Amino acid sequence: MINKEEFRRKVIISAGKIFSHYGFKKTTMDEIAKALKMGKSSVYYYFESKEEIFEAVVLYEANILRNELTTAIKSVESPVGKMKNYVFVRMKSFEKLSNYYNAIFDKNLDHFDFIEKIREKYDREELAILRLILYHGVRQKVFHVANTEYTAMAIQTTLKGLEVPLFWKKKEVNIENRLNAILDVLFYGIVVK
Amino acid sequence: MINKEEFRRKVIISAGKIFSHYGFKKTTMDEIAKALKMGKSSVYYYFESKEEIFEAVVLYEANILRNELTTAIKSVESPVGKMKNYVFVRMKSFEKLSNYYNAIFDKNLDHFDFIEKIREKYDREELAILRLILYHGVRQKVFHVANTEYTAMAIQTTLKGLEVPLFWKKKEVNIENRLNAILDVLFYGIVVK
DNA sequence: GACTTTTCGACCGTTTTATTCGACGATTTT
DNA sequence: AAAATCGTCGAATAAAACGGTCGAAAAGTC
Repeated sequence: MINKEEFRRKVIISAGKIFSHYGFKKTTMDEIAKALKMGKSSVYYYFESKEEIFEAVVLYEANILRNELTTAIKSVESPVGKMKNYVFVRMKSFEKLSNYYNAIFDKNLDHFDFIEKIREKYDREELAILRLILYHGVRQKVFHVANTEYTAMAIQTTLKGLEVPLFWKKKEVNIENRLNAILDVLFYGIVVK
Repeated sequence: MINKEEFRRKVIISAGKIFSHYGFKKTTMDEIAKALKMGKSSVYYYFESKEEIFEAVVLYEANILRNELTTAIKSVESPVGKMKNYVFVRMKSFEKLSNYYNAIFDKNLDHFDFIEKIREKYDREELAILRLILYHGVRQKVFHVANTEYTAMAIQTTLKGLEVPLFWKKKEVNIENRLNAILDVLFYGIVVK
């Protein structure tokens, strides 16, 4: 391979698919290698360990999510639309990520504190985005909130609380309908009457 | 548990979900047991082995498929509709089953020849159904085929050939569209002009 | 053809896994 | 109420799978 960095990318993308389906523990190095049509030892030429690959995958996916999120809120003008898009993309992406969680929350918490680091960083970013959306909403007199900071935190807490029941519960009712229902509730408490 | 047979059913349904997601090999007895809120050894009170559970699951799912198939062709009158429904349900169910295959085609072929038995039986049933649909179509002058038997075999061969590329390849294009396209091709060669 | 980069198969120590076993309380039979 | 049976479980075991290593073979470069 001419470019090592490029090949690492290939590994990340390929391994990411497997991780997202089977989780960290159930994904074997052999599978990752086979998916790349390689011997297992060759993969170790590019990555130190399985965990390093996993870390790279999560980082990679996190960046994709960030991009999706920002384009999602840019794609509409109205604050309600922004909020709706944001929540949708955010929660939708958790559908894909739920299997990572599956893997992480097993017993290996000790090894995956780097995930908490990412999480913290993204929590802060999320809060900023939510505040911004709220702020614009208030400016345009579409939202009515006393304190954007606290409200943003409240929404974030709600969103986090939703992650688990939304994807670890039965998937009989489809997610979009449920999210829409939740968003309706949210807006009826926020939009000016 | 009052009824042993009833509990076996519970195991089959519960384990079936796990198998269909992770495949045979990646599914552990511990997981099956945990999903039933039991100790792993208790499961062995109802089943001899992991393979026996797997066998029971496949048998169970095969029967469900059979039912879905027959109701699907009964639900419409026109031969074209029957054929369309049949192909759809059949191929759709392979989406679910693809993970079983994933497991089976690993290396354990020696142990899973019972699947071939089921397969053969279903192949014969399928052929009969296809012939019947074709026969009705010819009767109503909607289809034009020289020999229903050979045509049924041809269609079956096509369907089988489609299984692999349809579900083991990239899932970017959704399956329904691709199936529809294939069906169009099929009908333009069959329907009377 | 020497020297570097990349791939790989064989191997190792550890962990996981399917399965067994015996013990246990609960329930039923005698 | 003693004995047998049922259903559950934790611990034990033996085999397999797994992550990771290493030295040597290929492939690539000059």
